[in-house]
Amino acid sequence: MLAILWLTGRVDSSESTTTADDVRTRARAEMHRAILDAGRRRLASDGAAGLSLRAVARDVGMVSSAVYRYVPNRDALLTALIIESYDALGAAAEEAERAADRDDIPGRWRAIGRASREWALTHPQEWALVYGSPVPGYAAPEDTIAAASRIPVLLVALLRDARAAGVALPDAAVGRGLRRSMGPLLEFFDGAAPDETVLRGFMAWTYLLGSVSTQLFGQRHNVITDDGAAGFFDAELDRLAGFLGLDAGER
Amino acid sequence: MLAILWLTGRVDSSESTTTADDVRTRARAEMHRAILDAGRRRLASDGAAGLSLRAVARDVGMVSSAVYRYVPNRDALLTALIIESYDALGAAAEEAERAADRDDIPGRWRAIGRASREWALTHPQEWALVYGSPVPGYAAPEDTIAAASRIPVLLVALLRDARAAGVALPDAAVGRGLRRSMGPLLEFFDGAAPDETVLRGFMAWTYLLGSVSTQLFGQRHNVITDDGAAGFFDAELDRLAGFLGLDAGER
DNA sequence: TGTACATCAGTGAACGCGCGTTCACTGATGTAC
DNA sequence: TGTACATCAGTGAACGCGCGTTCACTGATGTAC
Repeated sequence: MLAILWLTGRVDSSESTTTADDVRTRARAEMHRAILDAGRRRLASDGAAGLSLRAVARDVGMVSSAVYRYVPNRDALLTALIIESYDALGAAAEEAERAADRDDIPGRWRAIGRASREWALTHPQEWALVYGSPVPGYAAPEDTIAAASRIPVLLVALLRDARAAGVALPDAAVGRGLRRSMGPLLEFFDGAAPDETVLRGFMAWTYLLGSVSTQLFGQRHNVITDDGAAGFFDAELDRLAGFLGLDAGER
Repeated sequence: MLAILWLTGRVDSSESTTTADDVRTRARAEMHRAILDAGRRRLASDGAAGLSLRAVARDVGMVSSAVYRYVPNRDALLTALIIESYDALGAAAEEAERAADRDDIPGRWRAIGRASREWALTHPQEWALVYGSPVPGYAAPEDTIAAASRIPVLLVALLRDARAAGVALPDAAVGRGLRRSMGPLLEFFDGAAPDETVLRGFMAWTYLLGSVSTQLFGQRHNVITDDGAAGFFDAELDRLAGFLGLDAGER
C-alpha cells in the first residue's frame, strides 16, 4: 500500500497536513485503480468472458478474497470496465473533434470517425465489450447510458452546427409511423435537425459501429487489404458525409 | 441408437436390402446430427463462450467421453456450428430473394435484408457466433469462407442484374489507391458493377451487419421503439436502396 | 508516556462447482471359419 | 449350426485445471484514556 503511494510519488506532506485518514483513503483509491487497471489488461488479453476476479487478484499481487474489499463481485467489475471503456472512447472522439476547425463540418465528422476507429484498433477487447456480443449472464445496468452517449451527443451537435451554418441537410418529410418509431431518437436530437437528417444521422452512427466492428472482428479479411484499410475507411466516411448532405465532393 | 432410427422412421427394409453396415453408418450420422443439434441449443442458451462438450454430452444422454467418438474436440464442434449458422442464414436469405419478382430489384434487396434480420432475431446466438465478437482462443479455419459468402454472392448477382436491366448505378471514378485497397473485393465482383457501385454495395452489406447487430445486441434500446423496429429497419433498407441507386422513391 | 481497544487491509483454507481430455474397460453386434 | 474373434459405441474413473464466493483469522496502524 504505502509502497505504491511512494512509487507514484503523490504524497506531499508539505502543503497541508496529511492525516492518517487521508493516507488510508488515498491508498484505497490507488488500490481500487490498480484493480481496475489489472481488469482492463485481463480484458485485453482474455476477453470479457474470460475476465476473472482471481486472475485480477493474482495480477495485483493479492489473494483472491482480498479484492472483495474493493469490488463487491465480478459483475460490478465488469460494469466499471464498461463505463470506463465508453468514457475512454468518448473522450478520444471528443478530443479529435475539438481539434478540427469548427467551420469544417465534414472534417469534424471525419475526425469523429477516425478517432473511433483508431481507439477501437488500439483497444479491441474494450470495443468488443461495449459494442460486441453481450456477455452471457450479464445484464448491463442503466448507469452506462451517460458514458455511452458521448459520441452520439457529438453527432447531434455537429448536425445542429451544420444546419446553423446553412448546410442543406436532407429534409424530406418522414411518415407518421416512422416518426413514431424514432420517438426517443427525435427527443434526443431535440429539434437539432430535420427528421430525415435525424434518421440519416442515426444511420451514420450505426454504420460507424458496423464498419469498425467488421474490421475488428475479422470480417474484412480477404475483402479489403490490410494496407488499404485506413484509406478505405476514409472513403466510407466520405460516402457517409455525402449521405448526410455534409458535402457534395467525393474523391 | 436403433431407437432413434426407429422414431425418425427412416428405416425401410422393403426396397433395397439393408446391411448391417448401412445401419451403423446411419446410426453414426444420426448421432452426429443429434450432437450438433444439442450444440446449437446450448449455444442458443449459453452463448459461444459457454458451449461445453460436457453439457452437450449430458443433453444427448451420453457420458462426456463418448462424444469424442463423433467430434475430435470442442473447437471442431464450434467450427461445425459456425458453418451451419452461415449456411442457415444464407439459405434463408436465398429463399426470400428467390421468392421476389426477378424484375423488382429494390424488392429483391429488401427481401435479402428482411430475411437476414428475421433470421438473426430468431437465432440471436448463432448470429453473434458468426458476426459478433470473436470467441477468445478460437481461430476460425478457412473452410467457413464458402458458407460465409452466400449473401455476398446474392448481392453481387443483384447488382449485376440491376445493371443488365439498365438501372443507373453509381459509377463515379474511384481513385487508384482506393481501388487497390478494394482489390479482393473487386475480384469477387468480377466486373459485375462499376467500382463506385462495388464500394457502395460492400457498404450496404456492412450496414446490414451493423444494423442487425445493434438491434440484436441491445444498442437501440431507448432509441428506436421496440414496436417500430421492423418498420424502422424497412426505412433503413429504403435509404440504402437509394444510396445504391436502385430506386429514387423514398417513403 | 503507556496501555487497552478499534479499525480494517490482506491471508489462507475451504465449499462446491464446471471444464477438456485421456484411458482402460464392457458388452452388444456382426463376421469368418 | 456353432464357436472364436473383431469391431466399436458407450462407460466410468481419473488428471489437473480454474472459477466465484465465504469465513474465521492475523497483524499493522491509529485512537482514547
